[in-house]
Amino acid sequence: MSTSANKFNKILFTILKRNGLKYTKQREQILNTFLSLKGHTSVDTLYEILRKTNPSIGYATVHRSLKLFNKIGIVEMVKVGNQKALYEHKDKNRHHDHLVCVKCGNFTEITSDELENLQKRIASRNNFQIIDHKLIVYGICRKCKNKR
Amino acid sequence: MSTSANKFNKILFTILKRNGLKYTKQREQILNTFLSLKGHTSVDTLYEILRKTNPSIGYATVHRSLKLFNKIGIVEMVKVGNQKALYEHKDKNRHHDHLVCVKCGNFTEITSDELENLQKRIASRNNFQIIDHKLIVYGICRKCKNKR
DNA sequence: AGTGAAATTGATAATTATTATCAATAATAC
DNA sequence: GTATTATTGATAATAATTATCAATTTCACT
Ligand SMILES: [Mn+2]
Ligand SMILES: [Mn+2]
Ligand SMILES: [Zn+2]
Ligand SMILES: [Zn+2]
Repeated sequence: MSTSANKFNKILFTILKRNGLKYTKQREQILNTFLSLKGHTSVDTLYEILRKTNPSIGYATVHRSLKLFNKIGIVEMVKVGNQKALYEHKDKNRHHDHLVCVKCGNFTEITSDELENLQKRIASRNNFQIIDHKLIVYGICRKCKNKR
Repeated sequence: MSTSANKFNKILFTILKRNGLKYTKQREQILNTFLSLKGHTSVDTLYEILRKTNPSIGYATVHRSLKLFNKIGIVEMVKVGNQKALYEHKDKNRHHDHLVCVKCGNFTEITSDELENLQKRIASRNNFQIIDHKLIVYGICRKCKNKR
């Protein structure tokens, strides 16, 4: 097991304990495998990958765990319309949002301090205590624009 | 039938025709009843209201029509997580976004030219042609903050 | 290390929102 | 008015997510 995996496992252990949850080998596996991937991963995809090394893992467990990881703040979730949830790594200290192409479904990631600050201003103006936000910009990506 | 309803009906007729769609009395009823309401309306709510005056109207028709109205650009749709879609009036020339309270579910509407412009800049920087966008800020509203 | 309370797992059923099907009906172009 | 084509309403199907529950595992405490 790699050093970085060990690091993540310790973090996982700590956060689970803090939330009164148990550290299980499934949760460890799910998180480590998830973190070994990049981009936007669905439960199905992760499940298929996991069962190669652990054929007895349950779909529900993968689903529950990703949802849980999101809830306790260690992974990010993005949902577009009624499509199935996608999970992605949580970038420490830099939130990102998405440009989603309605033609090809591609995600472009964007970060903007201006956007973050603007939201803070709008929220405080409304006496609203921000927990999180999700911005999705729908449109046509560079590639698809050039395809005509 | 009121003058304003007649006006909307003409607009509806024009837009439907432009899209090669038919003007039906169900669509007329659904749009007019929808427009008589304010706030964020679910299919279920609208359906229950509609069947009081037209007991034979179908749920699927209401669902399809709202979806269609959104598609052809005459009503707005907002979806929070896996909850059922909510529909709302389309404010002419001013898009709005939402602050959603995670405690009480309340929606606060926000408009911001700054936000609109910022998105345009981000999009053009990425060579992305914006069609639409949805921003949802999750947090705790004024009311719920004071409740403790 | 052993014990017991409590949480988790895996298989699967249930739920929920949404979409598809299709025969009957209605709208529109001619 | 007729033919063509879209829409409707009832209902089935789909798809994503969540609930159920007996068996298993974790973990705090000896
Ligand atoms: Mn992303
Ligand atoms: Mn609104
Ligand atoms: Zn594209
Ligand atoms: Zn609230």
